[in-house]
Amino acid sequence: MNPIGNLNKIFESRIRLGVMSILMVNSEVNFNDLKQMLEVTDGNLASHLNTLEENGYIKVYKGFIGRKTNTTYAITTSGEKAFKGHLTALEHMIRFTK
Amino acid sequence: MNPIGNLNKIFESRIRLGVMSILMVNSEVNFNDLKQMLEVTDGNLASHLNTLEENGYIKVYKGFIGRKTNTTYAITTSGEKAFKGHLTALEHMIRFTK
DNA sequence: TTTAGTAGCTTTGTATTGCAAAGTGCTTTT
DNA sequence: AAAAGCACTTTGCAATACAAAGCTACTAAA
Repeated sequence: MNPIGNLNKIFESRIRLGVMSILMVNSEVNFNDLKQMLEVTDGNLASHLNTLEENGYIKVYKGFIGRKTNTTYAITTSGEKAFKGHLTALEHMIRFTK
Repeated sequence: MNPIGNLNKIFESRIRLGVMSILMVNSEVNFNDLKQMLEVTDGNLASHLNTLEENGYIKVYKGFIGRKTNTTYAITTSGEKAFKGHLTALEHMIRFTK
């Protein structure tokens, strides 16, 4: 296998990378917090969250705080696996390329 | 600064990432070897090498082996710095995002 | 009760990028 | 002489990325 073959195409985007790393250490984060942490427009964030969800890497919880809508996002076990896999692929690429 | 702010946009591409990591450990690599290592089409590789060069991250040596052209690529000190910077930004993003 | 604001989107439109494929000029191999 | 390889450039298309605007369903302020 070539050195870049195990890199995950989904994680070529910094915003998706950022979402994943935030969700690796925070079990649940809502839309607005993600938006502020990453400093992106809401439309842009929504579309990236969408592709992460389509790939089964995050799951979405639509809930309420009182009577106000509150959408939170969490990483799935498959997402965790994929992200870790990507990171080790990165490491291998950097360390063992010869 | 937000967690993705220090990631280098140039290194969002796996091919460019691959080139850089190859050139981090191999002082000079020619076009064809890069092409085979990364398993990409020559046109595609050429364009990625071009953006890396335009950004001053690699330098190009056009030489000959006998009378046959031989182009080799090497990382620049600025490229090394940028790449290392990207890697530490990645690490920080992953470890300290909170 | 109008007005304004917030959350979390979707839609629209544009600009950028990624890529394969084909073409180029040279050289080497057969 | 024909075929193939090297290191590209050009062409053209398809897939992103992104901002901005619109939209829904609320809540809060005046």
